[in-house]
Amino acid sequence: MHDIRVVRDEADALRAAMQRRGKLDTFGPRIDRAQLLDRERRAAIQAVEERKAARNVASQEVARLKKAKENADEFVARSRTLGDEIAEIETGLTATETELDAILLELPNMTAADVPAGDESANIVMRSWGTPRPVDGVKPHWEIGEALGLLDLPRGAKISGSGFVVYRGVGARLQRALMNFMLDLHTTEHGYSETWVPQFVNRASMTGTGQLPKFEEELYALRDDALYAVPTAEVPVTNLFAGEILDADRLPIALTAFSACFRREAGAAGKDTRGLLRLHQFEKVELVRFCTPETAMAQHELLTGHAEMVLQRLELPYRVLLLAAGDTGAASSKTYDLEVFAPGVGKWLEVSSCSNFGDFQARRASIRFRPTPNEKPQFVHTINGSGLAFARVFASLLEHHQTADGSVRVPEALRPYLGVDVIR
RNA sequence: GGAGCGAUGGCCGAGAGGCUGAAGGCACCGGUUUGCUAAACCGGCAUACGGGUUUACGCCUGUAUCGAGGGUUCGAAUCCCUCUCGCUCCGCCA
Repeated sequence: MHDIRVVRDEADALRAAMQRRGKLDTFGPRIDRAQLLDRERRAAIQAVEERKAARNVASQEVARLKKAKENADEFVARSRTLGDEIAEIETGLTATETELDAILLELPNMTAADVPAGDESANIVMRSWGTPRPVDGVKPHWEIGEALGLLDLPRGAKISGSGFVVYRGVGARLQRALMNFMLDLHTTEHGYSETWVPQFVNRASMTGTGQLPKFEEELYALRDDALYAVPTAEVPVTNLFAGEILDADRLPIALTAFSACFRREAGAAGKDTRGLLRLHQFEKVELVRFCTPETAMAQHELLTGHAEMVLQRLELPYRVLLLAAGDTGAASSKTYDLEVFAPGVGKWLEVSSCSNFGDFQARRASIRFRPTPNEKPQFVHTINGSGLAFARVFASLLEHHQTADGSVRVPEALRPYLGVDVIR
């Protein structure tokens, strides 16, 4: 969410930012509308407060006269008239603020200066690691997974529907191994504090991180309780400090959490849906950092590196993309996507999206810090990314480490967790 | 699920229609004193949104905020209703 002052004083910059996202047609008129509403709002506030001040004076007079046992009817009447006027103006004010808030909640963040303008075709490959395996003669992960008894896609579909998978045997254990491997790496080598969070959250939390109001149809909601299944642990973990003022010397705070992630993928039917490529439920380990504005850029790079380390240890070739403005999530100011290569399907798969949100989420969720004991609190900056999402890593592992005899070589780092060197 | 009690500033806690943005304490900040530290003493110390003013740090001013929302009233931290959360007891249960 933007500060209303941005709409008021930096509208040109805001419009330019929407232009870079290719969203000026949508948001340009809303910015204009918000400026009008802001002016209306302030005029109404002045009118209301003028009358409230007068009413307070009249009420004081009533109190004084009553204490002196004198007649106060005149001031009671005046106060009542003012009260009626206040109620009327406030009705309009409420409507104005409701509409203004709705616009502010939907306006995307401004992207950082080094984010290229345009749509995904303008994404930039920043660096790559490892050598993608030739795609000839390699099998897709669903064939390997089925042959080795790791995956049971038909039964996942039977008990829940398409987009839900059942892992079995070593496949199930591989999920557990990925969880423990990633959590251990981030807690012991990267300094993250481990957390275990609820996987259903309320509306306020979803609004705090920016999933709502925009992505209502992407979320699974419960029928009888006002709760949503989390699409990422980013939501519960970031909201951990909602409404709080953190001590500056506690920053940066680095948290990691495992969770299942639930996504309806309402608009994505038929796209990359085979095997483990796009699921309604997948598991991942998430990385979240809270820091001061000055350190945010460096903290973003640091976190991205932590996510990359997972792929390096798993010996999987990947590349890092700087997303163009139009491909950057609405809440983010700058995002790096980590894409792992999956030779069986011949595709680069997104396994992490590392974003710097600036104060966009912190303002929504009211997460602040006090720079020094006597200074005013200011918003922290939030950064997060997957470290990593299991399903696509699982797919890439099977495809990249498959051998000619149909088995799968287990990368060194995973062996202590999986208990075998080769899956056969 | 049922019954009862509760929610006040960064923290603890008083407050029971107007004298309360809110006593007192702790923490914190500035100062005095003091070989150092500590103690003592003096002073300061909420947030948001408006308006005015300033090159600026600010300063002045209005309004609101005592879990959230609504109601009663000229006037609500205080009375009433709804909700949320917490605690205690009962029931149920992995």
